[in-house]
Amino acid sequence: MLKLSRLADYAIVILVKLGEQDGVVTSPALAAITGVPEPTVAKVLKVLSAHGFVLSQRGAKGGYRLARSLADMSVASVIAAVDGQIALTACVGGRECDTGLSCGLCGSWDVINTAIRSTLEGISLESMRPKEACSTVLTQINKLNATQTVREGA
Amino acid sequence: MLKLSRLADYAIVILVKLGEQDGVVTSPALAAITGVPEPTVAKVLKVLSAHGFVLSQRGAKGGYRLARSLADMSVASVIAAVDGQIALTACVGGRECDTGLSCGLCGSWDVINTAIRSTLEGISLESMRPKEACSTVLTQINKLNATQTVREGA
DNA sequence: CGAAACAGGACCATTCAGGTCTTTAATTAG
DNA sequence: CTAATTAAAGACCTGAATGGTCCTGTTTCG
Repeated sequence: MLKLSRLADYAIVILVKLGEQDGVVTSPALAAITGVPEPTVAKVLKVLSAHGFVLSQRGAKGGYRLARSLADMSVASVIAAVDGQIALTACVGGRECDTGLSCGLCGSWDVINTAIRSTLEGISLESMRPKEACSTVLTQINKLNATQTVREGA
Repeated sequence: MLKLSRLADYAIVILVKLGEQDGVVTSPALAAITGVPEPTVAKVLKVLSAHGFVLSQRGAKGGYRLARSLADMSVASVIAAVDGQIALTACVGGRECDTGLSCGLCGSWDVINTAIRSTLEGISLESMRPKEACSTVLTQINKLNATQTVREGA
């Protein structure tokens, strides 16, 4: 479904939340703030730390803090860090597809990949912050939940 | 990795290849042309038929042909047909995220989803065709890479 | 009537993402 | 110096879903 991995989703949320805190924050604290299970938060933070998005401080009184401003982090870079390079298909950058094969679509896929990538690069984490629009959205949500039957599924 | 499902990939290739043939083409024939295993080709074609991308003719001498021009099919529509609506995250269109939860990013994701979607809607299957289009495409890529400011980050 | 080919499922299997746990190392507090 | 706290690193399990196969109709042509 061309969907984002949940880890990447978490990473964005965690970074944004982390940016709203003062000083260093422990992963249990972030877990509490975000609602994401603690071990998972820790895992994501380790990846983010390895890629230079956050700075870590070990030991007692340790924790994490942003390595730079949210405005300087693009959605694309976070996704790339967590999930690997954004590549819709196998045959990217002249690399041949899985099998033989006769797809012959050349670099056509590259156009798509580039387009998606630049789209996501143009969106900073700063622009993902809630803002005042939130209230409006929450109202909509409540309205939706009230009116429509939740076709949950399972 | 924000990757396209293989079925959607196949669908695009199949449609493009089908557009290059004359008359109706059987699924075994398309399998031979594309290199994709026949049962899978058949499955994809059934989905495409159900969504009106191809017209089918049953019985002996039957087969498939395009329902309309490749120029009238967007990459987005094909992906949506095969994989379902394009939605990077769970919380889209006011629907709340998985758990509780305090992500609070509200409709921020909608911006991204819309951006991706419109990007893919702007690319027709016609522009995915190989040949002379290839050079043009490469030019586009270079232009994109040159013009846009890469606020990479990592 | 029989062969060819689509229609529409059911169904299995493999992959991999998501998540948990354990151990180790670093840092600070007492 | 010792103990407590917390990140680092990685092994490992599980479950969902994608990818792929197959089977049983149904239609159409020869």
